[in-house]
Amino acid sequence: MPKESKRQSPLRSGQNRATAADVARAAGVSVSAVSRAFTPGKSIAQGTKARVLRAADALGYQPNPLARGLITRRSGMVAILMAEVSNPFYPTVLETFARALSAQGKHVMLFTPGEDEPLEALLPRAFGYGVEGVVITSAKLTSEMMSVCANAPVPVVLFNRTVEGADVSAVCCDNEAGGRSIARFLVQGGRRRAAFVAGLEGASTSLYRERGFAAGLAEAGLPAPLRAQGGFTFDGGLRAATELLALKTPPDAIFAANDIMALGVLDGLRRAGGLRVPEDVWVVGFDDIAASAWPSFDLTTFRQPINRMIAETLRILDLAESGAPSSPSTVLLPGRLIERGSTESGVGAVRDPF
Amino acid sequence: MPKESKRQSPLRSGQNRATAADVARAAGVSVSAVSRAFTPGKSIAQGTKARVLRAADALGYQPNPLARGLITRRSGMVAILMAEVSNPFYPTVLETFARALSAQGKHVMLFTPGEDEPLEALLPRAFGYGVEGVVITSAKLTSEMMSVCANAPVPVVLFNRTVEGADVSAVCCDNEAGGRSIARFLVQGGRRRAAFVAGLEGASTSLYRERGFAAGLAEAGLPAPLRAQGGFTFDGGLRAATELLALKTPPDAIFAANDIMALGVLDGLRRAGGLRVPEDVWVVGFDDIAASAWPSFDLTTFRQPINRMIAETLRILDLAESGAPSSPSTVLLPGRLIERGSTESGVGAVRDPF
DNA sequence: GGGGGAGCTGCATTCGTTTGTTGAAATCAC
DNA sequence: GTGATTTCAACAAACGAATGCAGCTCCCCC
Repeated sequence: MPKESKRQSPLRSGQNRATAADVARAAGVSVSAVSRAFTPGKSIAQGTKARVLRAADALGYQPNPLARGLITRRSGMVAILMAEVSNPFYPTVLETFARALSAQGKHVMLFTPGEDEPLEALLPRAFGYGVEGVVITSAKLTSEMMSVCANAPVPVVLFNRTVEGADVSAVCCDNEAGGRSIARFLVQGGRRRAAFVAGLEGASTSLYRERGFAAGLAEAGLPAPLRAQGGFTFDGGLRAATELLALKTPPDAIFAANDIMALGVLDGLRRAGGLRVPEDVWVVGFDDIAASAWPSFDLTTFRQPINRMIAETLRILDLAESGAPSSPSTVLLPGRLIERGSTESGVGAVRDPF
Repeated sequence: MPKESKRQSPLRSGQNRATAADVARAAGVSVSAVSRAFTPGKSIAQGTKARVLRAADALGYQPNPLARGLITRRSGMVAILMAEVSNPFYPTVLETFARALSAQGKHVMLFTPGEDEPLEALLPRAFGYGVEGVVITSAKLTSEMMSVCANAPVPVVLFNRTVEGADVSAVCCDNEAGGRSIARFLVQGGRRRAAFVAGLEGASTSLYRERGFAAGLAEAGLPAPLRAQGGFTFDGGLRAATELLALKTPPDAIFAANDIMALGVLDGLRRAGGLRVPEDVWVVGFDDIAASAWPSFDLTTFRQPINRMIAETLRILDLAESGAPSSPSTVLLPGRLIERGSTESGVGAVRDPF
């Protein structure tokens, strides 16, 4: 059999990448030795390994992740499901994830669900690619979705989302504590009539932030907050502000369930005139996106510990993939109030309400 | 040979996905028939195809992209290289890309280069994954990088970037025309002393926008613009505004090479007081990001035709992958000036300078 | 000196597809 | 009815790597 010639012909002009067989030939070993040299923890002699690595380096060889993934079922990719790029919080999250994974030699496969595409169809596709984990963030979570997650072949983590009673891990800022902390802060600042601008109905973040907020107000003997819908968007915040201003007694403090809405609220108030921030009305957001620190807005907000949240997410992914299936866990991380100009604790006011 | 039992054992409890062999057995055909049923344009009888598809549907079979990619060298993924998520223009681009590709049944693999990671090492990794194309956007482009691109096994497109003399396709807004158009607009508005806030040195976008801007001013007999560095960031814009204000005769118009810097400029002017926008000084940006339309900023800007740019990029990717290697092409698309409150054409002024 | 490991290595099989080739059945012209 | 042509399905060999198994060498210890 002209095996040799047959191998040569398709290998045109170094266009094709070097394969393990090429390295093996160059190093005078078998392909399995090459494989072992590239798999940590495999039994291989020092010398052989060095020889293989040297040859690989010379040929510019990199193990083919597709071939490797086909047999190990792990292609070195992590799937991230993310919609709502309009909220600047998420691009930041995405970037941080990408960098962190890159540092581990892994890669990000991004899934952005279309308008009303069935989200649960996305996951099986991701599994087909041998992703080693899935991070779901900023997406509508149906119950079918949750059942797909629950018996996924790889770890799945909900980021900044929780679902009651679902059998899925989640990493979240402690939204309820955050809401409560904001309520206390407003109360200590002498605010008596608070409003809450909600995000999308059904979003756990909005729900828990509101719950904590209402609870905090109640503890101080204040009534439940006024309420407006903001749909998690800037325009929604704008409209919410208009609505709240139109009340016969407008609020003296507005807490929006995320920063982008809070910025909209600020702009709405500014545009309408009448009430000044912070003299007449305080505004507080949640997330601490970059724009909140811009002089025009100078928004007081509750900062989510993005880095810790991501670190925690990665920990869960690693943990679950390296050992026992490890029952799903929910991690709540504390955030922190960042005071800026959209609220004004008078001189002597407590800066940290705790 | 106990082939049957051997196949059964690893197939525990439906955990594993159905394979082509399973479908073949169910449909009473060979695996190759299954393969052909799933590959458009392959010779297969109507009836067989229908039978296979029915069986596949019943078993929930999807071809394994890894196995397929291993042999076809196309895994159904497109790589996107993107840094600088801090500029909101790019997340929007990313999302639009992801959706468009998803509609074609393709997927996005995201590469975010770390701080000073060698960018050119990223591409070979992407090739290893059998990506069908590469889109590079918002990244520092070295010449080694360009040579890697030039003899890439798949089409590479620079998005919103150009490199002189490089052998790589590029899709861009016509930055020079944009800059010129802005210059004319300012001139027609009676502005006599313009300033330019540059992005990063070496970025083609900043360069061409400035070139067109200077040319437009020159055509009207005006001197070259004042100049400040903004580094493509909000804070950079803020500082640039401060710098320009400190001049003994400050400009009466400022064009920033992108919106995020322009917003910084607006905030810088506002914070410093003294000059009012647009009465004393006009501000113009480039991109038309969402925040530019916010009431607080109301920024006049040059809108990039994102959708067309992306459509064009996809066209190049498709074209190149389906036929001849098709020599690299550079596509320049026209943008459009969006007038808002940060400039004010007086009554009777021409709204469209062309 | 021989038995028993321990440490490495190569062979062959496997992962789930695609695809060139072969051959059988079906269609057609005459 | 025969031979030539087409259509289509099965076979088997890739694709590039991981891995259980068997065999080899070398070393230690009794």
